[in-house]
Amino acid sequence: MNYWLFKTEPDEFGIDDLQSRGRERWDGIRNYQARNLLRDQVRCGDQVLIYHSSCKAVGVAGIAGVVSEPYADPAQFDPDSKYFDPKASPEAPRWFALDVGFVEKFPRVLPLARIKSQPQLAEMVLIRQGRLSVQPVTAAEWQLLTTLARQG
DNA sequence: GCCAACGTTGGC
DNA sequence: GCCAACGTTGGC
Repeated sequence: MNYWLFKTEPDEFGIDDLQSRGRERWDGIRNYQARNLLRDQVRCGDQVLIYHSSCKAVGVAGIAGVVSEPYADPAQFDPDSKYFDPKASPEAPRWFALDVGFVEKFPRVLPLARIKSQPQLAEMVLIRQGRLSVQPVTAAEWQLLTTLARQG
């Protein structure tokens, strides 16, 4: 079982939306590095930190669980979708999605600034590399981060 | 809105 | 393959 961090803009879809819906497709990943992780390494049963970006309270908002294996993102085949990719075909999909289920909403969003200020978290991919919407989290990072977040 | 840090595109 | 131009992400 592996740990991940997925970024999302809560104005589009955030932890509250996931909580009310229970389960949702995580799609629209259009970055090759993120795609490769999603397709090759993320598996059903893995756990995911939900990170809110480009919003008022930037930080980790809660936890989701991966509840499907990765599959071809249907949006790439839909000409009406903003995620349509004319170079993709069902025989040769380029982009992948998976389903996530709600697990937990933290009492407060754990702010990015707080994460940066923790020496044990300063090596997170989140801090070291920007612009990656699917990224690995170590067990030690997961343990500390969730502990801090649950303290509010 | 600004801007830094990337990623992508396309001419050559 | 190089690299300039352009586009996107995302914190602040």
